[in-house]
Amino acid sequence: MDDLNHFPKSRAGVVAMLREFGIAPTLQRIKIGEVLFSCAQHLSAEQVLEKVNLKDNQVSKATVYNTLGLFAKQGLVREVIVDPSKVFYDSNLTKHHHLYYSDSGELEDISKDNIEISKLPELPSDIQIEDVDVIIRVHRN
Amino acid sequence: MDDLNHFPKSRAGVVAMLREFGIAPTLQRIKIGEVLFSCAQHLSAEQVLEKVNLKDNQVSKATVYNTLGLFAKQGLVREVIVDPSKVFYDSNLTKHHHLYYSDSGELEDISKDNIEISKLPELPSDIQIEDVDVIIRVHRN
DNA sequence: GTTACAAATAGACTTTGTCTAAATAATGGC
DNA sequence: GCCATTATTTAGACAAAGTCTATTTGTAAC
Repeated sequence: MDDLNHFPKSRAGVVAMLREFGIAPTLQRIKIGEVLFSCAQHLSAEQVLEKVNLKDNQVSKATVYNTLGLFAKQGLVREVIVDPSKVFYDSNLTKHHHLYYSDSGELEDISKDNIEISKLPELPSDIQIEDVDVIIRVHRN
Repeated sequence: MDDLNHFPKSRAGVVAMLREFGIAPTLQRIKIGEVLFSCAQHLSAEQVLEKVNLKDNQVSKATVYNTLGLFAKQGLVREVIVDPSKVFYDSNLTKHHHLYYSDSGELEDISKDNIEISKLPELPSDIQIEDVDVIIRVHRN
């Protein structure tokens, strides 16, 4: 597997990535992928929709929502839920956590090396952990 | 300060708690407080609205939203954001984290003793930490 | 009681996201 | 290629969560 966190990703790179994650590369999905993987960032569905349709309306709202959901399910992006009113899609695929500025709504990545969880509860064997999210909520003075 | 996590709370207990947190105890706020503090639980605004108006419509939607926001701001309840489509209000005031079943939408408390964060990033001095949320997302097999 | 302010209200409104039914690709078999 | 089948996209209606506004009601001080 090549470096998944190399930004920006070329069109060919996006196509390869979709294939790698078992997603048929349609025109719309490639376009959305190009927006998401132009750099490491957090975008809301609304922002993706806007960016994808900058020139002319090429991708519908339903497709953007469906595609983001599909990408998240297949592991190409990560859903980050910090703001009650909006889901963010994080194109940074390395394990990491988040710093959320509750005053401005900004969201920053924190490398996993900067946070250490030394103890997790024991869970029943029929339960599988998908993800452990750490969100540090901060505000400026 | 008396035990804040004694459930259920009597009407008088709710009133005392509101005063303790600097909130004028009006009829509506007391009613909402009684719902929230009947036991340790996670309720959405919608659920609070429903429970408060079981008998007759006594409290309006706007008041429920305003009051929950006020309670959260003053620290009587904690907003937990796990589901993109809903904010939960947690009446458990002790520090703790959350276990979220992504398949069923259930939310469980994890006592803070069961999770240990041994390392946090250094932050600029003008930044204040409000809260560190750990959410373990799980699903059943 | 009057004045001044805080709180509550109904209901319209906004925003985010979902659903549906129809149209348009894409794919595989022959 | 041509047909049948399936996957994907689409517009626009719809739903749900939450906010806003203008008005009314309650409360406190004097």
